[in-house]
Amino acid sequence: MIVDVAPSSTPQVPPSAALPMAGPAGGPGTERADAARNRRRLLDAARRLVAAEGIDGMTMEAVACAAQVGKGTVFRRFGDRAGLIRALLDDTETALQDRFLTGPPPLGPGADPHDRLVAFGHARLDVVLLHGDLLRAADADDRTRYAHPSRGASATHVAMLLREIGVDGDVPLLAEALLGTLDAGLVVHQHRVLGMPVERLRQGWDDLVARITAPR
Amino acid sequence: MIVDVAPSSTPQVPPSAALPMAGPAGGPGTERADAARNRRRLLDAARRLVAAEGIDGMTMEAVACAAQVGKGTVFRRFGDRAGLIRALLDDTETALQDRFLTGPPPLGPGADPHDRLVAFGHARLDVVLLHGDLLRAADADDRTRYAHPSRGASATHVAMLLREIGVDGDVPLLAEALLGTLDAGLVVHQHRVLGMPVERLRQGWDDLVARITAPR
DNA sequence: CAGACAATCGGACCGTGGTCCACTTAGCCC
DNA sequence: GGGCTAAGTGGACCACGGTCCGATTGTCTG
Repeated sequence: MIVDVAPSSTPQVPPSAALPMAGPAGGPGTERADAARNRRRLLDAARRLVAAEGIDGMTMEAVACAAQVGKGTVFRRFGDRAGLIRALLDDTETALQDRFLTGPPPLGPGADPHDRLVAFGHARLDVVLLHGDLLRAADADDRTRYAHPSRGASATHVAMLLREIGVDGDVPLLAEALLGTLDAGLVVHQHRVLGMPVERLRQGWDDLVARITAPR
Repeated sequence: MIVDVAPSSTPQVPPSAALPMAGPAGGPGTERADAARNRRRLLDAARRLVAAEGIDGMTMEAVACAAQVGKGTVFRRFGDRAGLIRALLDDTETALQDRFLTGPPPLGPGADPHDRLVAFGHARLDVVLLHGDLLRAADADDRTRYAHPSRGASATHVAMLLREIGVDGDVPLLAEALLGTLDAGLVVHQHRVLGMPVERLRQGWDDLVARITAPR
């Protein structure tokens, strides 16, 4: 979400708006003042609603209403419900991405790639267990779930680490396999429903990484 | 879906109906004639609609209408949209299950467990590529997706094979990891969007099985 | 400051999934 | 056949996600 594209909290500009043409608006990428204000209002309102009544209480209409804004504006800004939720998660995702791209070892560059991969899994597990409901709701749409840049970025990252480790074989597929075990819905289910403690999930990740990266 | 419970095309009987009490109905598990007729009608109508306009055209209202039945009846029978779709897939799932539980090797019992596991993946891939849209729509609901008996049965099966192979470690988690790569949404995305040929997905499965079951 | 234009807004509107409950009917017992 | 009971029915009703388009407003140019 951060690597491949502009921050998702950027408005869903219609394609033509990439270049605001010779129009009155400022340079490309600027956002009209009222638009920016409304976006902030909407995010605040959404966050408040989620905090107060959980993700299910975050109705698009309720958000619009709480932000004193029309419903159409919400959709214009964030595309759809999933988009709004992703925007809510953007800070978190960004932070995690940053930790990996530029942060200190063992997550950031410089550490042994195997350690980085292990750390990636643990960090991701933490995020999932913290924001499980949000994440789950964010990729409820099966059509965009796997196509979303956020997932692409993670997949790319994991694939890179696998290559650094020297894994041979179909690295992209192996990356997907690893990522699959960190799926929000799955992890939440394992943790909440099946009652698996975090430690077990962590060890499961470590084990899987070990098996997949083992020389043959 | 077949191992753990009665065929899902069985009506969603309210809990109390498990024992029809001393009431007028026949023995436990029977279904009133009109109910049975309506269920058949609904399934037929649903199948027709899917064939004609794809899964998106299969509106609950359209199904009810085509079956000459009230909307409430549809929901009473199948619980929700996902339930109806699962019922539609029940034949397929049952067939696959049967092939594994009682069919001929390499899928059925008798073959080397490693070969059975490989065969399982290939068979599952075939099903997913054939009924991708249906399967995807069937587990659109993240809440029941992982909790559903169907998935449980698969997980149990894979776990059993892993144990037979002699894999040590957290077998249930490893089974989930394997299963994750066969997720309908993921596979469809890899195949249709990313353009990965089936053969590559098959080899990916084989490779993953090999890595996970390799002695250490 | 006025004019012009596009980005932005807002809320009426729509389709869909899902619920509810008063009414009907099948099936058993006498 | 008549009566009884619970399963079954159907369609009005609701909430929510998402779309649309006429009205509005911000911003730049002259």
